[in-house]
Amino acid sequence: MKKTELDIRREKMEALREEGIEPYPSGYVVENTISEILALTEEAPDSLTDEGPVFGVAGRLMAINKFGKSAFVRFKDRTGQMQAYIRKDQVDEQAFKVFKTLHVGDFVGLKGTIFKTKTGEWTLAARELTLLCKSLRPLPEKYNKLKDPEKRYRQRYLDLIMNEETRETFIRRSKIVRALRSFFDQRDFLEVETPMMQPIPGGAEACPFVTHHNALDMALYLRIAPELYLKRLVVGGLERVYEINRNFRNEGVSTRHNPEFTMLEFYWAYATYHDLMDLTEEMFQHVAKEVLGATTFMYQGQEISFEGPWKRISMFNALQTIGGADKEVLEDRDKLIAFAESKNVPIDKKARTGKIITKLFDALVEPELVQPTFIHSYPVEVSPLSRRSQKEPDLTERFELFIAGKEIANGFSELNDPDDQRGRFLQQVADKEAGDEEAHWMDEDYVEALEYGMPPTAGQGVGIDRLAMLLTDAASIREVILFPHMRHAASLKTGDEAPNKKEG
RNA sequence: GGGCCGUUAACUCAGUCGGAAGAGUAUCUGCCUUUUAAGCAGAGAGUCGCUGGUUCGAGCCCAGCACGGCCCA
Repeated sequence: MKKTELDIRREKMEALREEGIEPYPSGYVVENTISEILALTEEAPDSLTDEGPVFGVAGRLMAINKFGKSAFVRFKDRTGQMQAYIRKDQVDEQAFKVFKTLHVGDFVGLKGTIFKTKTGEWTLAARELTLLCKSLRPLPEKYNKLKDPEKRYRQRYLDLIMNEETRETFIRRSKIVRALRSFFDQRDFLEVETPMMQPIPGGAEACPFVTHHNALDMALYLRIAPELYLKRLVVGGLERVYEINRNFRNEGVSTRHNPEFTMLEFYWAYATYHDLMDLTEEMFQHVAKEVLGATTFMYQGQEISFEGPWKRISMFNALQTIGGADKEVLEDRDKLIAFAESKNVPIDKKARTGKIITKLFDALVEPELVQPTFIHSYPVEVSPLSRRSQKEPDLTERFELFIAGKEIANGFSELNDPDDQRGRFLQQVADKEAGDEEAHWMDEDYVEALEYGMPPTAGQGVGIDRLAMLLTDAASIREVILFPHMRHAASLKTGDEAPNKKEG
């Protein structure tokens, strides 16, 4: 049998155990963080002497320069990275046994004073060295790091260990969510949690995942949106609510889509979609300031500014000024279809006019919207939950927000007329029967809630992954999701059928 | 779903015209008590993604499949 690196390290680990050194001890009292010590070297270097003070830190070894009876090791904790110097005549016999078997990747506890090396680096002079966890597998190479995207996503822990940018991305994502919570908390919104498993999936046009409840013997759907439940809460008198949580949509994966993704949705009684647009500008500026310390930043080589006021254009207007469609084209269905064909925009000729207009918008206008832009007044056919415009009943009091060519948010004055809502659902059911798999289901229970009365309300959804992409300059959604969805690893498939695999 | 590209040692990558599988890092052995991708001497390490085909001979050419990346739908 050939010895792998795993075998060799395991042997060394077992040899330590025979020497009475536990390679996987329980706990460790960590007295200091690396950033704390490095801050002291900046602020009070004169206080650091060979006599003291003594610091105690713990971390993972990232590099070892060994000289036989001494070594420089680089190690890191959650706060940073620093160097330690270990020499035989400064530590006890047990520690020297550990020292001789150290590998990059091991966790150690170190106690000692701080000194400056000949080359000027502040370094911990170890008086105690404790093995805290033996690493059996080699880490990726120190200079080239881990690059293979597949490995980075499947084994995100390696990516986090090796690539500081990855770590920073996810720390920043966490700050974004925290900033959003503080924004809504400050405005007296209540954070709530609504069902992720729903008997009728609603609130968006999307194909759901299905599952089955055994004890109740009923189908349940992973939610595609929390919308209809949040509005029931507004009916219930919770006038300002928000939820930040996962939605699930059974569609393809791409650099912009993951089957599960995070949405912020909030509902605000007595407000309109105009209020939402104002609030959204404030919200995004607040988040950018909290997270980046600025409202202007670079995204994929383009400068994006959150400074207001943002452009607000109606969809029809945008199609004319940006999409290059004449007014008469938008008013005549046949001309519209001809226009779509002339622009090579694939459309379903049987679809209702509002759907075709939206397709044209997606293809011709959306990619052009780099700076934050609200597009408002969506056709009623594609907005089954939005209030109708009083002036033009074929349009709705709805907008979407686009930044860097991506849809980031979707908001509207909510439809609270129960009879209109029932009619819209019936139209959706007809669309579904006509083959539109993403059309809404009838939700009588929701209509009943509206019959009790929902105050005039405005509500909005914000794609948190896409916002995180913007603020971390990520080109792919996989860079801002810790464990993005992947197919079965090729190695897992051989000789082992997936449980629900379709016969092909 | 379609197009293009990729898959070679633990990691990052070479591999020419089809003719004996390579480098650096990591690992192992020896030396080495202030290094900065430490150094010196030596060693081990491969299902070249998988299956089949063409060929005297395939990492390389062809086909199918798997996984991944980018673009399009």
